Amino acid sequence: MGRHSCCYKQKLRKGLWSPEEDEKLLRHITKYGHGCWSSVPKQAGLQRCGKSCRLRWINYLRPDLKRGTFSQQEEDLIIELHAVLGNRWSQIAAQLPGRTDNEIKNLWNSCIKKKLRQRGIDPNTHKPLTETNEPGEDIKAAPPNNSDNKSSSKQLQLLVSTEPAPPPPPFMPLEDGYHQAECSTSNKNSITTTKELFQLVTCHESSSNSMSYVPLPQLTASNPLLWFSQNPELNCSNNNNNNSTTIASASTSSMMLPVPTSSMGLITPQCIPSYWEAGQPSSNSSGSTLNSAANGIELQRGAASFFDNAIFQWSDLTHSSKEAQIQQLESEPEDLKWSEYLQGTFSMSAAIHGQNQNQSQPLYSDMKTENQFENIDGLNSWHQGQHQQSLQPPDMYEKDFQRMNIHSF
DNA sequence: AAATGTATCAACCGCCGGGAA
DNA sequence: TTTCCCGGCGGTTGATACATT
Repeated sequence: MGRHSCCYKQKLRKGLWSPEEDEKLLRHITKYGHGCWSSVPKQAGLQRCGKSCRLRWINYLRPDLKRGTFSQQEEDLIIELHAVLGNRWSQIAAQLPGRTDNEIKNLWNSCIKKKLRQRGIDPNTHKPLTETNEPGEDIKAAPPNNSDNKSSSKQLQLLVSTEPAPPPPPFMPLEDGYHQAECSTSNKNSITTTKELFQLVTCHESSSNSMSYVPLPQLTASNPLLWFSQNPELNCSNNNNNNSTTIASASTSSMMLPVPTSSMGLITPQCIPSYWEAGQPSSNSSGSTLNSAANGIELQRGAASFFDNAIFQWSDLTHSSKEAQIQQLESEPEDLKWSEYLQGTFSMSAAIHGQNQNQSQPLYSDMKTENQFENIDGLNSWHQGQHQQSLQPPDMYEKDFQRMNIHSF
């Protein structure tokens, strides 16, 4: 055991990541997937260890990160989860799509702990503070015994059951993030979210390389957004050809058709290692050729699920059966049922759904400039704006949050 | 305006477990 | 079985921004 071998290597950079490094890593992963992390730095031309690259991707560059301030609902959920799970940050983070364990850990240590103590609650035991455990006294937080925790809800008991966690809400993380990206861009010449950086890189790639550097199926697995941008039939709007709008439309379209994953059964936890995971190009490009919007939706969900679970798979549904299911789902009010299942996520998505079905207009096209993502030069300003992200107005975030109901998984 | 204290957060450290050789 | 590699996790640190005096 001991330190990771890469840590012994000299001449490896440490500390904060530069915009150039971010660009290299993002470009590499969006193009090839990460594969073996230890080989990523070399392949991406980075003087970093694989662990550092992995951490940077997971905590910062991943396109499905939500960022922004935590809502009260999120804080409450974290507290509830911590009462059950203890300092198992990764498990807590798994219940908060778009949030990283690091982010939650930081929030806990810097903010929530203090709040709980102010309320007279021991943040470690979640019980009233006693004289034997004065405020400020820090004991190692162990997962509380569930049997002792009478206040644990059924919901939380479900969360800590041995069953694999159900898939995340099918249209929350990625779309939410993109919505945030679109809406939070007050300065059209700067990049303020990871999503924008991701868009910027993928759009840049797709435009500069004439969409030909990698076969389609690989794109679907490793870079669904780029794949969307290259499949105009998926777009809700064909009025605007600029790439950023295309992506917004694609992600919007996935929001328009809330289809129960249980019905479609396309994204499952049992995962066939994809191109992304394997880091190797796939030679089979015929079987998974996708040309329906709903397939694209599943891809998008696959991306969202994938980003949480690192891997995803396609079911072995035939193309025709998929289409039949899609037609059925589009003709039935299944989306309403699904929304009801999501306990309140309906209002927002349904409103958008109706609007978009009738109008086929890109939701965010009016928020973009023609040349927003024309080149990669925005990375520097994006970096400069990173710290400001945490200062984004909470109303924007909470608006997004209304579309998710984390209590519903 | 400067000094000091506090909060926040990105990143590193070190350990662990799984899997391959 | 042992050793090594790797990914993942939780704890901690250090830099920076912000607030207060």
